[in-house]
Amino acid sequence: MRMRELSDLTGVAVPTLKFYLREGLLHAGERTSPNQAQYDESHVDRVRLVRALIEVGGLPIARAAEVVTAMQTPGMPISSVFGIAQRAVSERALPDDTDATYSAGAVPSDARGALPTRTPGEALIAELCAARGWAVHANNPGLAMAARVLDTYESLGQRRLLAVLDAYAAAADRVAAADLAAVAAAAEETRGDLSVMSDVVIVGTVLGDSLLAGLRRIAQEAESFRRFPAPPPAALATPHQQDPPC
Amino acid sequence: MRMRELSDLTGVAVPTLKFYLREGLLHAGERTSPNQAQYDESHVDRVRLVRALIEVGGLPIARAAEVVTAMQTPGMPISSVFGIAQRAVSERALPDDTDATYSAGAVPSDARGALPTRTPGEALIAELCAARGWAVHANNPGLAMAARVLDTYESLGQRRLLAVLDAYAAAADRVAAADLAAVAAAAEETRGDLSVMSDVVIVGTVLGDSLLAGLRRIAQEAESFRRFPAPPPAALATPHQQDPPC
DNA sequence: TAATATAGACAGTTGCACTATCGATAGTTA
DNA sequence: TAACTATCGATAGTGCAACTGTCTATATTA
Repeated sequence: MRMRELSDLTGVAVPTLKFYLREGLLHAGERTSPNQAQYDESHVDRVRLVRALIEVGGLPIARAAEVVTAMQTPGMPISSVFGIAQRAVSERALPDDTDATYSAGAVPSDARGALPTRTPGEALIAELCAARGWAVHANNPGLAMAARVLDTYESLGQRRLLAVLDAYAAAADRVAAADLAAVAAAAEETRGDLSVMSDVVIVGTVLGDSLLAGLRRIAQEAESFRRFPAPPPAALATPHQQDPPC
Repeated sequence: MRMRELSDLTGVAVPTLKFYLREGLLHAGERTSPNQAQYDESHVDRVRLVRALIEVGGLPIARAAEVVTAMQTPGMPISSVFGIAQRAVSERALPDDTDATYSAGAVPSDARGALPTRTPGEALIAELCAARGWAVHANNPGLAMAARVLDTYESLGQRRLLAVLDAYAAAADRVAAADLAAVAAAAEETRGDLSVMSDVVIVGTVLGDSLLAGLRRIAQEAESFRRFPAPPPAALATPHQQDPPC
């Protein structure tokens, strides 16, 4: 098919597809002449995946490009795919790690000796890992992400929110077990086809955050009804009026 | 204090603070003359909260403004604060709901008769709500968010990922219970001080997503080690080299 | 063969989150 | 009290991300 058809099938404008080609989100079509190329199902699938990562998963284009590049790299072990997907979806909530080191000046004499000075949040997460028997690399983006949130709770004077940590960790364990079970099921079905497994890992990791967040909102409201059955008189402001519970 | 001091205490540049004042993220200081104002602790707290919502929670400025406005509205019932916080943090993953309706043309004769045509994802989520006894309003943003992810799994040919739904729901339940327990604890400690409860709801709802996502990444890697103990030979590409598990 | 489509290069647009400048004051310091 | 720095409010400008549009030389299609 030509570009127009690819555009029609995916709902993505032609100039945008060209842009995706330039940015490495979409692999080139097969050349039939210097200014013509043929696209196929693989391109349709790719565009759909990219749109899903961007729109549903909220990834910026550059992260989506990294992810799809990793996906099609032949020998990439599944653990690396996991890492890349995790990093792609974590970026937005991670500190810039340009944490005001010495600006210029003399030789950074004791740079090696300067221990990383753990924040309280990092310490809490390390404790949690130990308590739950979680073994992870120090560069797992989740470590910094979770620690950052805990430090923020603290700095906002919301120390009481630290009480949720254990329940969240238990929930995370459950979710991760389901995630890995899905990967394992895919592996079994396809006799370990790495490309299928990569797909599952990427889609599951990136979109899973949104799914979990959505379910959390639903459960929060349901739990809120359970705890505070009669909503207050609603004297003013009725942000959601209409229909009662579904 | 004057604006410069507010800037020093929060690490936010003066022009940015002015911008926040204009955008309604920060309440005005107390006037001492036509072009002078005094700021206090409440402004420092507010700026810190706003930065946390934006940097850690990933909210766009406009949503953060809605949230802080809701927070300081006197009679706002806690359920409404929940709704506003949920909506603020969901926006990025929701469809534009400008779903290609009739462009112009004649009178929309049977617009009322057109039932909403549930997507498969919406049906699945409705089933799930029924199964778990979750009672929520139809406009809970989590419903659309979760349904959208399920529909996307389907359209990407990742039907096998639907298998995670139950585990995710159970995890969401656990998380929501912890969230509401934190709110209840705050209510108890402060004898139902609505402003404190609002703070807990907003910070907990917005940052909780990040915390949970971070913990999920950690648990995923840990679970991955458990299931696939020996990482493959790592012939090429070693994205995370260095130190072994923490 | 006329109309439409394409690849590739590059310029332009939109939206967001700041960041800078300006003029008229106001506070601070020598 | 003069010089200097800071402030308010208004307005304009910057940088980045994600497109979107235009152009030229070809290629395909009705």
